[in-house]
Amino acid sequence: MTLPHPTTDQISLPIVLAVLGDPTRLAIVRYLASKEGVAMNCSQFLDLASKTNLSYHLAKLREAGVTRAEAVGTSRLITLRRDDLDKRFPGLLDSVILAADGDPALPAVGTTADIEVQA
Amino acid sequence: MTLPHPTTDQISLPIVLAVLGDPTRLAIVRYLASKEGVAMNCSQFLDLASKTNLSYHLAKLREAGVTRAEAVGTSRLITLRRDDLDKRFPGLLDSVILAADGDPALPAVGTTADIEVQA
DNA sequence: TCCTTAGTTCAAAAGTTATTGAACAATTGG
DNA sequence: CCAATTGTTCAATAACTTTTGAACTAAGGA
Repeated sequence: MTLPHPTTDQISLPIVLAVLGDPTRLAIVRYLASKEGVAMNCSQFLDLASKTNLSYHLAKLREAGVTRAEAVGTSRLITLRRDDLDKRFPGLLDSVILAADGDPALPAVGTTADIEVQA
Repeated sequence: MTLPHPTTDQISLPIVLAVLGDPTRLAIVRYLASKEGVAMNCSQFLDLASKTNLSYHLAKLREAGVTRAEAVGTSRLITLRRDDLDKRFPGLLDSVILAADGDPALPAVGTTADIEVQA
């Protein structure tokens, strides 16, 4: 298994926007952004969707260039590709996250009790 | 016919992102942004899609709160809801447009010869 | 009034994306 | 080695979105 990622200049704006337009994936990205530096694994998001469905959404995020996933043992360490996104689309990620935090229709992140942060 | 628009605070981030994630609609928005202040009508976008399909995409943009459409005679005057979007999601529209302008995979706007600007 | 222009609506078809469960692979710990 | 854990793949289905053409409405001009 290769876990393919696009290079920075292969990241496409319409694809990134469409990928972030899904509430489940937006929630994942917000959570990653709120824990930047801390590598997450897939099971951290099991409150958002089933295991298979998460695998699907995380693959979409990875293939769009929004996240990076590296295999470590039987886990995947998932991180936001913030540097690449900022380089390619300056200000976009920040404004999306700011907008999400300010949208009362979206759930707050970082305060969700049922997501356990790894020690 | 009522041409319904969401109020500013009804504008939803995931919906806006999903709506902008379609290349045809992104092209419309970029064009509107490049001609800000100039009201466009639907036929200005006929190079992007068929008349019916345009009607569909323009309705999506309007329903998402990205554009405003007012009926004037038999035309619709279409404008970007920049103030509302900036109020609701600061920096988002600018970074999307900047990103689009910098994405070599997307066509340039404002130079398209087959879109005629009304006198 | 009749014709044209501008755009919408509707129903159907085509295409795409999301969700599911069962089966699978790979690593780790006992 | 065996079992548990972590996540993927596959095929099916469900749900949605996009595109189309034909029929329509509404305004404006001749």
